[in-house]
Amino acid sequence: MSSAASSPAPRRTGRPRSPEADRAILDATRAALVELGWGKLTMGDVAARAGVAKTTLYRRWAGKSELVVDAVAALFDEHLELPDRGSLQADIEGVVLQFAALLERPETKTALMAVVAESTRDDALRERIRGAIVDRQKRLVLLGRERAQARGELPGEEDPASAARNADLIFDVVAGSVVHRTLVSAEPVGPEWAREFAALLVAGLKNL
Amino acid sequence: MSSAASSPAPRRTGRPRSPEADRAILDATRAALVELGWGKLTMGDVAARAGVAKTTLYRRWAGKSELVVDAVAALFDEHLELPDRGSLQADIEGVVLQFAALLERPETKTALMAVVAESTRDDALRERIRGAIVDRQKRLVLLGRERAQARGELPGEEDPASAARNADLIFDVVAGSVVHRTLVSAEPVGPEWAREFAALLVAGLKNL
Amino acid sequence: MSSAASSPAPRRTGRPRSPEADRAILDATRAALVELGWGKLTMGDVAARAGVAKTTLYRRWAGKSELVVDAVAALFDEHLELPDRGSLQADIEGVVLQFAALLERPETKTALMAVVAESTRDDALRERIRGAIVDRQKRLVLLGRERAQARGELPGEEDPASAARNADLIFDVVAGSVVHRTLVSAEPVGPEWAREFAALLVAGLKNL
Amino acid sequence: MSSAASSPAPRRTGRPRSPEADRAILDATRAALVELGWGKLTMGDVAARAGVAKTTLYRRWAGKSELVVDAVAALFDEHLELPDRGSLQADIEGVVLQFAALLERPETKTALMAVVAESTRDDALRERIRGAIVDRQKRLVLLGRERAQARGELPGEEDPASAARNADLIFDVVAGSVVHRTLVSAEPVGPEWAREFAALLVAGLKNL
DNA sequence: AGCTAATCGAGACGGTACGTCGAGTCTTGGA
DNA sequence: TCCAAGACTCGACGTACCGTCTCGATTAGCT
Repeated sequence: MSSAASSPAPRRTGRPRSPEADRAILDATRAALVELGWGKLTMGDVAARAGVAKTTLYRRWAGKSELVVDAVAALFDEHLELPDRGSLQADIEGVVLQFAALLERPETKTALMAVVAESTRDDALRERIRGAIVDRQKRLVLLGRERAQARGELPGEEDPASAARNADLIFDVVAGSVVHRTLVSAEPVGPEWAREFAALLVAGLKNL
Repeated sequence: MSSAASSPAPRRTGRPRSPEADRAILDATRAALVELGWGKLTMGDVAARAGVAKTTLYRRWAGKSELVVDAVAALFDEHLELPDRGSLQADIEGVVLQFAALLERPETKTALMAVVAESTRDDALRERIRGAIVDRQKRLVLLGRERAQARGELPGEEDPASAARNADLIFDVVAGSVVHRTLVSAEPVGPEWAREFAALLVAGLKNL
Repeated sequence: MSSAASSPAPRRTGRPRSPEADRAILDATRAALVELGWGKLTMGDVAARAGVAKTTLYRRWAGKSELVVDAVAALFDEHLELPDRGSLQADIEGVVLQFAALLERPETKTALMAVVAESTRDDALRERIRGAIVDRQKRLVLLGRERAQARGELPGEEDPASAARNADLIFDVVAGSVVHRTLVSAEPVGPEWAREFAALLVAGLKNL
Repeated sequence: MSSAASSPAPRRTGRPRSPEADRAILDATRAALVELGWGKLTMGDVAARAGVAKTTLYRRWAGKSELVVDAVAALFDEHLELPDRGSLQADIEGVVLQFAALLERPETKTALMAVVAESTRDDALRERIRGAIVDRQKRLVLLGRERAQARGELPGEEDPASAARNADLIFDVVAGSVVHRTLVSAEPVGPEWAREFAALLVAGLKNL
């Protein structure tokens, strides 16, 4: 989430960067996303909201996309978790609804697809998205599978490589389906849809 | 796909619009997408490539997004079909690979997510995407299901409403998973992934 | 005074440049010079005052210096003339006072030295200054000498080359002395100073 | 010429200012003027050249103009003198050529007019220029007149007030004419021009 | 065959945001 | 207290696109 990763040789001279500015900028970015959306969000506006000069933004982030990835990544960390609901089906339904709720938020709605679109032409941005959002949320799949295996709903994996491939597949199916439903089909993800989707997925997983 | 929608009162006087211009513009748009991607594509550049004045673009399309949707929609129509491969699993694998190949093209890669992102704040654009791309490709799901039912792989649907809901669900799952794998996870969709995904989906559909 | 010299092949296509914009910009430049002075005058501010986009300025002038030269040159044309006062001494006194009054105006005071300073590193700018201001005002020297010769105050010139050199010398002496008195010594040029200066110069010219 | 003016209460506590820094900064300023000219000279660049922090500059000078005035004033002191050449005409020619040579140096060429331009809106700067440059060089006029009077070329002055006025006038004429010839007309001041100018001035002074 | 009216290329127009640069100030740690 | 380093706020820069407009010059189809 922090903009600059921990440098091995932390600089010792000069005025240190203000951590308050970091916070103010990310907060301002989220606020601007809510009010204006990705398209009308400008670096100048974010700087003004944060009470910070534009140069201070550019000292930390290379551009709008990088900034927004960091600002949005925090929301994913905060709002996605996997509470134990007693069954694989229920766990999936739960996380699907959480994810859908997150995607309905004005901060994430446009921004997520926009940065993904950008990332198709920008390797550094793609890595940033992967590190800040995608890989961090794969934990949900791993945890859910563990629980299902502990409950005896799913068999234990023998081959670790195929287990990893399988987790990636499930992640793409869950995240992709919810995103497509929400943003492309532009239909709401309600409890009913979540139930039907989870039923389909669980049936697939158990009978693979 | 037609640029100018059917006008209720087709004008009868004055110089008619050049159909060559239409073609040149859409071709130029695709070429610009390949070279520059969505982000760096500009209306002025497209006009220059097409050997056309900017006015001519704006007389036909309201903006960049609308133009790109039309330019890209044509590719979907051309490159997606459902050849009968003998089994539901094989049919799904086939269409998944076709769709993945389409998404790997530089024209579509950036553009698709970008216009979807735009559409979250622009209802008219969302409808255009739905009409020009999404709804047109749902035929693939309907056709695939029919075939599977004809083969006896899937039971016939009794309730037409739930049948429609089910088709939408499958469409979101297939399209969403492939898009997510390709653009977000940024991993290739090869025959292996297609097989595993199709296996999961077929297992789910048969045991629902 | 016009920004672009008369092109031999005047373009015939595209929207023609607005002559109103030209006028509005030059007026706004002079107004901004009065209020803000050279140092605080900005292109953006001039554009705003003129009710014009910044690009419209840059389409006509390469930068602040070029713009100000044109804006100021008009003042020289308007406010410098050589009324016949009956004697060489009186004519010189008159033009010195006119020139001093011009240099006391807030539009010219800072701007003139500033663009001259710039021009020492910018050949194009130097030529612009020469063409728009310096060479145009040399007419005053030529006219004054003619009158003095007609009156019999000065002998006729035999060698045209030395006559030209002499006119240049006189121009540098008159203009340079007034500028130095006004801007470097920062003392006022009143009737008294004008009389003493003119007396010195006339004595020199008559006894050369 | 001293950078920090004589402070009434010289501080006695804390680390004393480095005199090496003073020299390094002024040298760096002149070097930057040569390479970049006034317009592109920046405080940060001067600091970097001098191997000094920007803070150190601002502790000694209020800004770019003040710094440059001090850096340039030293050159005037070094390069202007009045060697006795035996006649008023020859003395004037000599000082004119010295002054012209000084104005041709890249350090002074741009800088002098630029700070004069600034000074028209900044009284403190005008006083600094007067004290550091203008008034110091008036000695040349006074000395030259004394010598001419001693030689019997010019009559002694009776009224001290009019003598002072007369010296100021001569100073403005000499300095102004050379500056105008060099920077505005942008023509070289060679021996020929110097001779013609001096002849004009001497004729004027003797026949006033 | 001439009228009429919408089209065409060209390019200037008012805007808005961009990302950079320089000015001058402030905040570190260290001498 | 000074110093080097470098982050800070502020404001202007000159550029790039947007989508609109104004030109003169083509084209049709309708009289």
